[in-house]
Amino acid sequence: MTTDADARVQIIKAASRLFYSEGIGRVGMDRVRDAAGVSLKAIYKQFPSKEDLILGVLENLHDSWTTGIDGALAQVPSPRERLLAVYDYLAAWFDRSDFRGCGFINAFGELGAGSPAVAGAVRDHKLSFLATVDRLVADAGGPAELGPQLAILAE
Amino acid sequence: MTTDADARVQIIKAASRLFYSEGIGRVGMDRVRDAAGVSLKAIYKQFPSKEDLILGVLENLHDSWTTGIDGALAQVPSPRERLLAVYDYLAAWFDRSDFRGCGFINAFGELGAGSPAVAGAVRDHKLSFLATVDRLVADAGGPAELGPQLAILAE
DNA sequence: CGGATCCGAGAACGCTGGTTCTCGGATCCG
DNA sequence: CGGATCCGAGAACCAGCGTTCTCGGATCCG
Repeated sequence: MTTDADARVQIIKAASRLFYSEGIGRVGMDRVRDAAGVSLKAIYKQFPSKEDLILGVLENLHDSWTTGIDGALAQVPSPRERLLAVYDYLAAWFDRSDFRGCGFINAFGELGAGSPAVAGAVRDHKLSFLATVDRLVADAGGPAELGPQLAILAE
Repeated sequence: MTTDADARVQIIKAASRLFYSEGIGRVGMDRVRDAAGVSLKAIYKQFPSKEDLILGVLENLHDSWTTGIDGALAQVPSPRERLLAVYDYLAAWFDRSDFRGCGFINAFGELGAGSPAVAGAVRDHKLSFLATVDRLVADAGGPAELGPQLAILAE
């Protein structure tokens, strides 16, 4: 009975990998179907359109990202060092061999102008990251203006 | 007689603006035709395929970029300050209201994996920028490892 | 067993966009 | 003037892809 939710996980995993490594526009639903090992109809039951699938992928990516950051921060006690830990985390990400930039930025570059829903998801993600940095800056006792500047640096 | 080269300039100007502001995939040849004020046939005489047009746009972008950087550096005498001037130049670019990231990165994100020629042009551009930074580091008497690190920071 | 429902596999449809073709008109040389 | 060439505007053609439909088989319930 959990087969339904299970299929959704498989679809999102497959779509995330393909979208990120090859670009959204270059991956068709048939490719997702093959990679996920489900039928097209099953995909369209979970995600009525490709745009919904993209939103699901971004949502999942956002969750992985925040839990990853939170996990890295939890190991660092000092507020000031936590701020630096964010950049260690980013640096480690850059070094991954499959690094292809930020998935949100890529999605926005490809279809942000043509899909308000995707643009909104990207904006929400960036605001969430900015809020995280802001909180770290405040905890470390830094000035409020520092937050946006560091966030831009992170791009 | 210069009409031919003149049309090429118009085409590249129009295509650069459209590709950068809306993404390559979302702009068709007809849009470029309308914006450039020429016929489709005229475009295809200069650029046998859309990929050739993209390469022309990137080449032009690379030239603007290098002359812009060189111009900014020429006003700064001290080697050490020249290195910092690169980042002032980047910061000014970030603040432009029409900022949509690096055109090369965007192009690669959209079709890098599917177009070796575009991927090569992007790689060449990044190597050229790295060489510039390397030279500045050497002039400023910094260690060789600093170049790649600063280049990554620039992304 | 038997009909009803669901599902996967693949075909089919429609739209978009890159590329090419057609056609009428303008220009250029003899 | 007259044919030859070129050019712009738009239609036509074709492939890719998102989306839907069809069809056979499997499962479930009475």
